[in-house]
Amino acid sequence: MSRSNPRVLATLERAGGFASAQEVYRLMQREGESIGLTTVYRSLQSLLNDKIVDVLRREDGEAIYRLCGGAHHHHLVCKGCGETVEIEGGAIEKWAKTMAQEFGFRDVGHTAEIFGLCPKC
Amino acid sequence: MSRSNPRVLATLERAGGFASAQEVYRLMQREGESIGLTTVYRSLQSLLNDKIVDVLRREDGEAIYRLCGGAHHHHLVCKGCGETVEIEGGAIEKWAKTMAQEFGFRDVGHTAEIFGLCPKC
DNA sequence: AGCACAAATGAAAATGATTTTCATTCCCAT
DNA sequence: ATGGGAATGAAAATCATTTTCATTTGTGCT
Ligand SMILES: [Zn+2]
Ligand SMILES: [Zn+2]
Ligand SMILES: [Zn+2]
Ligand SMILES: [Zn+2]
Repeated sequence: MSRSNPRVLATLERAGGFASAQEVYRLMQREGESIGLTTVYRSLQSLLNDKIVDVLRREDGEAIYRLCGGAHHHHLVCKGCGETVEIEGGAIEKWAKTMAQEFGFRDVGHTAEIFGLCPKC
Repeated sequence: MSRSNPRVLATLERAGGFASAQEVYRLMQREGESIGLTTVYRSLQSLLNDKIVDVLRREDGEAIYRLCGGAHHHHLVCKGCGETVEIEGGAIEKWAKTMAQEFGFRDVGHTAEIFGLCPKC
């Protein structure tokens, strides 16, 4: 595997910590940085490995990467401007554990995201 | 828009109520049913419109369609065999509402899924 | 400086899901 | 039967992502 190109991370930050590989690439192009699309993909993959970013999917299936604290957490995302708040999910953790137990599931993980419009939008 | 081809829904049922468009297509082929891939996509899209199926994404981004009751609910999915249980999410509903309120978000929706290994796997 | 070798880069091709186009086939009401 | 709209599907187009592979870059060593 390869190490992440630092300019990719910098660009993701500049983008508001929330963008797809294609978007990061286009943003870098627009700002005159010379980089290949392949490198952007590789860098994001590497950041993902190192748990420096999080990935989730747009409705159309495109992967979006997001700067993220390492610990387990959930998100509140604005559908309008993309602003993201990391939130604590104690209730979810308990719910997931309870449900898994009830149906005899082992080795469980979960996803939970909230979407809406932020105060500004 | 077009109406769903009933054989597509029948096949999705036969597949355990859980499959991607490509999988439904391949399954129908294997069983000697004559149908075009385009029709499979269109039918699933239509079933989705009518809220007869649910869609979510595999890790690689492929859309999987699932027979689903119409009311709002969540899922417990087996990573091994794909078996899915519809579960009630009262705790989630409350959590989402609380969090949205706390950060002033309006017009909120949410997703929540639990993944694990079922007793048989 | 000059060399060797590994890691990083990126252009181009390959892949794979999904959508679009468009000509043909079906089906139904007149 | 017939005219027109709906349904169908083959083939092409799109689009994100991955793979290939040749080139460039960086680093340590002499
Ligand atoms: Zn907003
Ligand atoms: Zn959690
Ligand atoms: Zn199972
Ligand atoms: Zn819910």
